[in-house]
Amino acid sequence: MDVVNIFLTSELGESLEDFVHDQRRFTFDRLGPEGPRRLVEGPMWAFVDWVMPELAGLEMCRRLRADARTVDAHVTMVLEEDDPEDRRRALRAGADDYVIGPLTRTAVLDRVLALQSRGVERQATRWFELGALTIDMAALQARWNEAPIVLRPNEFRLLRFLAENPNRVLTREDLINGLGKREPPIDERTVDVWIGRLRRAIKSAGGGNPLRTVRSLGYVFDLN
Amino acid sequence: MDVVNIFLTSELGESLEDFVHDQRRFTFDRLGPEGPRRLVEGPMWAFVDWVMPELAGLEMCRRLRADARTVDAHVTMVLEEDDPEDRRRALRAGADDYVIGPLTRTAVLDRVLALQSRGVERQATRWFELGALTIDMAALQARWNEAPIVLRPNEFRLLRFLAENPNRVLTREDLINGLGKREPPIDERTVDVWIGRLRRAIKSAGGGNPLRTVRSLGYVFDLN
DNA sequence: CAAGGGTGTGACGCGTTTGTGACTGGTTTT
DNA sequence: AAAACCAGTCACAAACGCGTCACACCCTTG
Repeated sequence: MDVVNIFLTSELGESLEDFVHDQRRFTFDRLGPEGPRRLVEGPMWAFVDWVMPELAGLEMCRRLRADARTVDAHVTMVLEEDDPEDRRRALRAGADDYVIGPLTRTAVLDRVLALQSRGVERQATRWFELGALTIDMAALQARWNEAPIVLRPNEFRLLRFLAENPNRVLTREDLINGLGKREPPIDERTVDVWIGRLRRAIKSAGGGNPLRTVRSLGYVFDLN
Repeated sequence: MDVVNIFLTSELGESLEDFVHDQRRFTFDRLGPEGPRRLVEGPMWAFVDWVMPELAGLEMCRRLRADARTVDAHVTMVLEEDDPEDRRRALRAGADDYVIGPLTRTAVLDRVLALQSRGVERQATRWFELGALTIDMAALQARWNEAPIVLRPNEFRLLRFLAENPNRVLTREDLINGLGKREPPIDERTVDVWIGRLRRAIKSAGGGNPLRTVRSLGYVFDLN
């Protein structure tokens, strides 16, 4: 039997116990800032409340995208009202689509069933863009104005981490930790080489240099 | 165990005793116009109400930013309703972000946990302004009325220290210590050169001269 | 096992930053 | 008025930090 896992960032008005419907087993669970409380198998849907404009909801979106456990989840943003600007921002933050709230049990199921039967749920867009740069989490590919940037795995991780913290000086230590490097301990100077390789890759895709060196401190991804 | 200190300018509807959650110890305390009532170790979060008795929330924000004890705090502004203009003013006054009230226990914790688990939160966008001068601690950049001031590392440290102690004469010794210069001992006259270079940098960004010399004593950052 | 791409590291060279001494011009003191 | 004091500025050498390269060591593929 197919399993469909649905995660929500907030309680709904209606009770949402797990149940079976139409040959599928549906499970519901809360989704907190730390991510899902349990590991699941099978497709995963996340409904994220807009709750605090520009902040919590969008941030949650980005984190779901960055988290390896949930990178494959289908993320639906729950908007309170139909604001075009908000829709755009939701998609930019990595949401696959959106619904206009309030969220009800039938709204959730309709959404999931519709997408499942159409088979759309796999090629949903997972990307966000900063200026001319586009980062596609699903394809693990980056683009500069449509021109693909050829990146090695480590360079992609580096670019993603820098882009997730724009306009903010990241020390070499931050970057090493941000890429999850622990064993063996990495020499900080190695980061310089990473940056150099990343810059070269962006350049050879015709891009500019969004990576600014802050002498004696670290590096910044410059937005604007 | 990690400690997270949360300060609020007003009572909440719910009780907020100190407690332990998820390997972290949370402490709550009131935040008055004089600032925090106790010194704390570890990261500090401040939730400032838009309206508070005797003192506007914005003014409170500025004070937190100007006070050396709390300059590292993460300040969240609590708005009553979602007014874009108010949001802008909150951020300009030095708030790191904002939420739309009313504030509840879960709202506070979600916010703190979300930022904490983001990895680099140590310096969540943190900046403050004094007159025409803006100092961005996260991007390590200073501006004079939106015009960026090109500063070398030492000059930025100097400006930051001066701006953190406005309207107060700092001796050359204070400045040397404030910049953490120990080895080798620095000649006091060197400070003159620092000041000269900093003034020139501000000037070439179209700025005025907020640095006043106090003969035979030291220098002051003049704030009106 | 061989080949090849990805990655970490030491070393080299260059540009920038920075502390200092010296000189100058202004102000206070005697 | 002379002397003493003080701050602004310049030029310079030493130290520092960063970009880059070549190389060695993976780890994967055929």
